[in-house]
Amino acid sequence: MPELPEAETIVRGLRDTVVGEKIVRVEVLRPDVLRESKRRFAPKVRGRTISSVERRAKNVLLRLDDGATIAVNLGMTGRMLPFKHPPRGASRPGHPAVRFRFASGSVLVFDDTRRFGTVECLDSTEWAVRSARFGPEPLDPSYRAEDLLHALGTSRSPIRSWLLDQKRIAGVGNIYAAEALFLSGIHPLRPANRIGEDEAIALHASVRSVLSEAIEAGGTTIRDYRNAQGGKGEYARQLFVYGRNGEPCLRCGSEIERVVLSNRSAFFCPDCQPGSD
DNA sequence: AGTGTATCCTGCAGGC
DNA sequence: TGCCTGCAGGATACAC
Repeated sequence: MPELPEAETIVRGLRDTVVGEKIVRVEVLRPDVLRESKRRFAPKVRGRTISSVERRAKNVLLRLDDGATIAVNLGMTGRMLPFKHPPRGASRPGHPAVRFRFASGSVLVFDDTRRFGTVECLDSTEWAVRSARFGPEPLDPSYRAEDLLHALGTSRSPIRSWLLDQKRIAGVGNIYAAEALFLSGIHPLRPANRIGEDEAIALHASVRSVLSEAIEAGGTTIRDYRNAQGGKGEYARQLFVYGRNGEPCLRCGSEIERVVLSNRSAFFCPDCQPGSD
């Protein structure tokens, strides 16, 4: 669900409200979102002040004043919802999993309907190890087309699967993989190592433009995604292929196709993205 | 090395 | 109305 643009939008929305807040109490309503026991998690977090909010891949990071990091993976339906006052009535989150209560009286709720998300508190060493498992950030100015080209050459995996692999490139999920491949005219089944230099340059550009335009639009809301203010993202209106199975291609009019690849839908235009081999 | 499959969960849309 | 199936922005473990 939330991919890089959604995580980035949440991070930007949280900064104003949550930086400088001191955590005085943690309520774990759904212990299964933690990767350790409540007993171990809570003391690491209680009494700490949030010094900054960042993003790595699809993760929201709350950096603490002792150097630790609360890493939130949003899974498919995770939300980060800050409230000035504890919410009541209809504005109350439907599936709160973890509540952080601050000294100011405000609250940050990690809400997750399906509970595929995770919340962890890692010290600086643990975080460094974790972060090293992710591939390069595609929007980092130092990430070049030649880096992508070289990395592609080491894998025979279908390019759609390659793009979803977080250790190869960070933050790309099913929506933006589909859109980037459409924009660069590459079939989702094409083996990564058979993508040529020109195509790699096009893919590099389309991955970056799709992600940055989606950030500008505040992310993509299909159903569940909400930003830190509870609002929807508007990028769904700009999707060319994702979820448009059976509808006409906006560029050539051919029917958008859906194939299942690694158990996940891949959407593409058979004419704009010809030949898998 | 890479793929298919199953798993963790809940909710919604569509068919009957 | 209800019941059933299939599907969903993710990530991981397993057998082949």
